[in-house]
Amino acid sequence: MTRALKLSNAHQAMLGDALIASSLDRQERDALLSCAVAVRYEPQDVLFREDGNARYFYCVLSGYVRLYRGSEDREADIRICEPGDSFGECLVLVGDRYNYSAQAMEHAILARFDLGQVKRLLDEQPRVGRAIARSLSQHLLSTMDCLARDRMQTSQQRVAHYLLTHCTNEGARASLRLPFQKSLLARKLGLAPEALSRAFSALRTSGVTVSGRAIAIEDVRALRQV
Amino acid sequence: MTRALKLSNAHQAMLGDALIASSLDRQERDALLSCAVAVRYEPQDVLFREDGNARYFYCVLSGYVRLYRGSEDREADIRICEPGDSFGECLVLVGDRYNYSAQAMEHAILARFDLGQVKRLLDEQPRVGRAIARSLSQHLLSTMDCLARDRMQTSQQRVAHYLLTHCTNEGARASLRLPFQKSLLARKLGLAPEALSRAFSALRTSGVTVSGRAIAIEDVRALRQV
DNA sequence: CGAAGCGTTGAATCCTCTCAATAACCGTGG
DNA sequence: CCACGGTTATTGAGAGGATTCAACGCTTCG
Repeated sequence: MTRALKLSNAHQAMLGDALIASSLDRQERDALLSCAVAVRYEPQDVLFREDGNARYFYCVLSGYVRLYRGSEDREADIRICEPGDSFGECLVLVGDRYNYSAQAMEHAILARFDLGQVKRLLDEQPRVGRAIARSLSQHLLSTMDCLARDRMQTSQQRVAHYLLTHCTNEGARASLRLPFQKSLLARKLGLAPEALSRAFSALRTSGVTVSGRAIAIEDVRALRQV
Repeated sequence: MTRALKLSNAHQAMLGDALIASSLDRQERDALLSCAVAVRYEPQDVLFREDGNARYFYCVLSGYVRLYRGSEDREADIRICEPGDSFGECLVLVGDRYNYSAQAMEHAILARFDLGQVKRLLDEQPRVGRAIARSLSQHLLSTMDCLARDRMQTSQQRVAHYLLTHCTNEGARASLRLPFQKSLLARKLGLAPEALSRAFSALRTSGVTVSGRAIAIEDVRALRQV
């Protein structure tokens, strides 16, 4: 059982920067945050299951959460949520059951919003609805992007794209540090862990060096044309 | 060049039932529809291109529209829009360029909504924003569903699922008539046309008979456990 | 009747998954 | 500090699924 705590000041500040609240003014933000409490999960904890009764939606404060579908033997990840990401907002508008399961990776602290309270809030604070719609739009776009990539690109290309969009550029060179385990990155990209490994070693040809979570890119231009 | 026409009464009625307007009352609906005109496209016409400047979003009145990404040699379809489906609404809230290309399949008549007008409408009619959010939620859910299926199921299973969700049931038997070309169904399911063909012939074993666009299912239960 | 477009079928190739074995890494406790 | 067990990552081999390319049949339409 997870305990519900009041949001700390640091968490409130963090939520203010999250997409879901970033477009709101002080008063609207407070109204939205008043629907939320902080909850903490251990690694591997399941927050909710596909088809389960929906009472809350969430925003990640720290750690990572994976959204996935399917039963024991066959699972597919839909999204990996990082700090600042929210998930399940669509339930404010549509449906009363979860459409996927959610599991904490590592220790995770989340803001948990009560769906009923937020629904009521929509009438008093129309701009809160707009903020949610903005968040939904963003998710829709990135999910479509993901779908198109899955259908169009090979594992190498997907990995190369991830690196290029997450590295800190330093002239022709660049580098990054993976924020989570490789197995989680594999899931995010829709690959088996082995396939990610192979993609990395194939990318060595294009000047990518991997050691643990640290990754160095020799020539950004070379990597781009993979 | 496509000409803009006033929405006919039939089209207005049709739009009223479409997801994007179905939750609105008379007055709100009229306000929303006042942002729209009817436009007609020939088969293969491109409505807009990825990265193009976004001025409108659309709702399909008749025909089909495919949303896709990628360049000449390598394309991937993201969604096939049928009558009643809207696309591009996310631009009301986020961004100013299209994130994918859109092409009419067959002759298509669409309602074309002016983004600027709808944006202005949001402040006066907060429930219009809510209707758009509902539509976005629905799209997000179905896109995630599609993504999960792509990652989890084989071509046979995807085809079987399509049949089962679109057939009219008659006891153990069932049947349906494809609303469009098989090549378009293939795109929708993320398959090469040949793969769809092969999937159909593999499903003969499970009691699926295909002749032209007419499809008969001998035993729904048998098909379910594919 | 011929041409064009759609759909099917076959063969070859490519990519990814699965399974299994090995190697590297991590936190724990001696 | 090192040894240990457990987890995570890599590598290889094999199989399966889907794509590509090409040829052929079928239908439609001029």
